[in-house]
Amino acid sequence: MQTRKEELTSALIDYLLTHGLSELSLRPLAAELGTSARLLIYHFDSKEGLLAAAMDAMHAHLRHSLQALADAQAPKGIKPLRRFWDWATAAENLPYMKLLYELQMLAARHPETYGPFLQHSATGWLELVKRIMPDDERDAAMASLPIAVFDGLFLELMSTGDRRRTTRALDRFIELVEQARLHRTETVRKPRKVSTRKRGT
Amino acid sequence: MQTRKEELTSALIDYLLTHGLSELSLRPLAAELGTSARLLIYHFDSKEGLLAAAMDAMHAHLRHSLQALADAQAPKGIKPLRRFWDWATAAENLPYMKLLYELQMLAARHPETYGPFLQHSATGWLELVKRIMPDDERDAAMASLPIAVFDGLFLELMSTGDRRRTTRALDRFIELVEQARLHRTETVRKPRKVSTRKRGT
DNA sequence: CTTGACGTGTAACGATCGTTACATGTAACG
DNA sequence: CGTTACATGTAACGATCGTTACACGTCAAG
Repeated sequence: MQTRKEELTSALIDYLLTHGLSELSLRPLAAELGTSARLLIYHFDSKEGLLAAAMDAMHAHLRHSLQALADAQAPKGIKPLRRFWDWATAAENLPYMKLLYELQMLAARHPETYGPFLQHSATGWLELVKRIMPDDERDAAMASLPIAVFDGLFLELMSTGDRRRTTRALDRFIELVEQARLHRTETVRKPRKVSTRKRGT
Repeated sequence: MQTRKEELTSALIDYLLTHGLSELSLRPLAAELGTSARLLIYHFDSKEGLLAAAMDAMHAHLRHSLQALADAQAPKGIKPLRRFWDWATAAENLPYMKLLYELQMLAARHPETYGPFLQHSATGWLELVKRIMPDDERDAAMASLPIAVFDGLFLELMSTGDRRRTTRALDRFIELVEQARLHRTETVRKPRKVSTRKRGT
């Protein structure tokens, strides 16, 4: 629609990508965008509207980029979880993912402020990751494990910037799953006491 | 030393535990503590000094509580990672861990503001977790994997509050490691092509 | 030419921020 | 008693916050 608002939204995203959400203020933002706080309110109605537009754009970028990943046919050697990791840590997506995680953390502590921007983030995560696990006779807990591994390693990547080590750790996890699957199929039918299962609801 | 300052520090911690760091303001805080912003500055010199005292107390609590865990002899059936998880998610420690993770996230985006409060958080984490992994012929990446699993699951616990599922997922991970170790010792010496290593830069 | 929507600049509003000035109260100690 | 250190209350400072009032310019449509 309005080209001016879209220009501003795009510049706004760039600003948030580098400065984060938690200390956003209109006047410094406007100064860096070469405009004024007055104009930001004019175009976005309020700070909340401005954040809403930015978060929408962020979600849209991630959804779009992830769709592109899903459309491309998977290279044969690479496991889906690793492929997802490569996508998330790619230069074009990493800042967006950082912003998404920051939003998630802020929303956990201040849902009244940041909760509204948390549109259902299963942009594809879940469906994509669902097919990662053997999914054999395991339950939902097993399915959430790769996501947790991803989250934890991504968190560490954000803190340390050590992409090499985090990527290796992810590969280790993938190996672990593979080995466990092999082990499970080799020791064929000894039904294997699963110790900690407690009979969930 | 000063009893008054310690009283305030303790009440301050309780406040931060429930309200978080990112939106802390002196006057609302003082109101809930039954004192005034004037007094907070008087005792802590500045807002930064106040945060420093609070973060010190937080780190002290965690260090102390973790030491107690280390001193108690480990129950035989429970894996160290699970034991650490149980400790971290216990009612008395969970709010402190939440606060620690919040600090970590804020420091990642605004190191100039929150970095100073990030005293070397290896209060025992690392040494404790070091002994978790088989540690056989594996490298540092493998050692960081349990920490990442812990982080990811803890993150999810914070967001969803679903302690049951996250705990189960942790148990799944432990099983995975066990199975992989079994598999590795059964298929004794076939050195196992590690497929996905790519030779990083 | 007039109208009206869009965009913009200047300036201010009231609220809240961290912080400080100044006065005062209390209690231990010489 | 007088002094001194700690603690506290009342007010205000200047800065910054999100937001608004008001005026002005541009430019296509009638």
